[in-house]
Amino acid sequence: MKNLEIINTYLRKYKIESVFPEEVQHLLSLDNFAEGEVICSQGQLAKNLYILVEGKIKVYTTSAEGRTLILSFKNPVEIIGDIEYIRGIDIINTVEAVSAVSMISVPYAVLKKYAKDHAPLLNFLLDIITEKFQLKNSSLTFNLFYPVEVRLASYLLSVSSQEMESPDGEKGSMVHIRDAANLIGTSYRHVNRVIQKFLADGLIERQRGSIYVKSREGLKRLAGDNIYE
Amino acid sequence: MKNLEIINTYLRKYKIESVFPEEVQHLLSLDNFAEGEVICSQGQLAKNLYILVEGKIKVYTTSAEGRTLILSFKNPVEIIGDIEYIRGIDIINTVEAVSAVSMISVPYAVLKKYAKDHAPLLNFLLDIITEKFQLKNSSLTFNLFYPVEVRLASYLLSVSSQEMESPDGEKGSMVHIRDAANLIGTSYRHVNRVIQKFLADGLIERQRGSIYVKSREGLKRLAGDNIYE
DNA sequence: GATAGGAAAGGACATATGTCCTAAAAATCA
DNA sequence: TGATTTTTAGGACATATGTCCTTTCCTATC
Repeated sequence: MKNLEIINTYLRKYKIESVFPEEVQHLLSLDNFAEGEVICSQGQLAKNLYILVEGKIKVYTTSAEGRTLILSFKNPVEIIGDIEYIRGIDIINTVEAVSAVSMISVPYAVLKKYAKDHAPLLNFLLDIITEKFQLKNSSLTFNLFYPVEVRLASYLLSVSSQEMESPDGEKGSMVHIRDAANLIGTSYRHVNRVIQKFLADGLIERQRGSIYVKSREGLKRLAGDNIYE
Repeated sequence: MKNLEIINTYLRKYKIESVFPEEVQHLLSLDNFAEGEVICSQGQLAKNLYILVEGKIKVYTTSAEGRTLILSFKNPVEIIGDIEYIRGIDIINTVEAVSAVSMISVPYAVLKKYAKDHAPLLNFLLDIITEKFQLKNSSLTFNLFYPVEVRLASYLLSVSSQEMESPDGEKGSMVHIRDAANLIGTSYRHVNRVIQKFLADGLIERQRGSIYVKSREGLKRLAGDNIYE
């Protein structure tokens, strides 16, 4: 199967065939990334708009002091490079493939030439970006209002339910402790402390760097209704 | 001067005459709010898109437990209700007039009918929303990476420089301590502690609930380059 | 001007979180 | 298999921040 066909299959699958005008459709390309590969790096010049159509990615930022903060994990459909396209700025956050990943990409130049005023694209971007905004808004308030214990409970709930949906089988709701710490914005050490508490209460089990959820009910009690998003 | 004329003056002033199509222009109205008045409340049904054209507003959210977090202060031009319009959701945050405020308002119904695919409006919204997103993104990372001392220094820098620009005269760079605490997401008590430190170092002066900046240089040293936005 | 009421500042203590280091466990390699 | 290295878990202590309460200072009022 040719790339163009694959691309069209994805566009149909996610019902975004009409997002790009004719002239642009031919100029879409399909980029594949291996697990662990960096898709784009904070601070670099942004050139392409990407649409995640297959696999899972991780978006994170690194502080001047070298600390890492995971901003989100994303599954299809998701857009990367949208903010940078519109604002004309360098890449804000680093994006890395967590599994094998396929992305449809379009150069900014093409979009600027053929799709600057293409309402379907603009509406699509608005939709995606407002969703991102809302998510970011809730994480901000959530992080400032609640302690790590609540945030971790909430994160475990959100991740474990998502994993359920994907046909991952036994590995099911495994969560890497280091990821959790970086996502919540706290130290590995402190997450470990909280984990001990959860363990003592029989809410989770631990296995070599990973957690899996035993009692969603118990976690819900801790998290209140404050599930991520 | 008729409202319509005033509205047109503002549209010209902020160079957004072409954002709305003809049919919508006639349906714009001008709403005025007194200092302290609530413009829209978290959780309510959203009905209008607002454009802030005069005065200063405060956007904040309240947690289930009743704690308040100030998300931002905004000056013209700013849009309120954009996310809600696009996503079709209830109002996310409460917005309150800090000074006397004028806003141009348009019912969602009008926009949906006449401007759903009006590229200038869509591009305008994209511009505003991506800016908001970026700001929120930086506050999130900033809040998670740095302690209150750094955040307060950074906030004081950002506010005092903005105030300079406005012709406020002597009151210049006065900052309310309670506002600062709520914006930074910490307790009044703790901000007070940090203030004592700043006072001891001669960075600021205090006067009955307000701070004013004495040494931007000193604060900069504390904040690193991490000025808000 | 004296006084009551309310807002602002600060003290004392508890809790949350970070840093640094050590112990335990697993993985790697000879 | 045993030794070495790497990764993970946890201990000890320091710092950051929250809560509650007391004190201090302003301001309005008579």
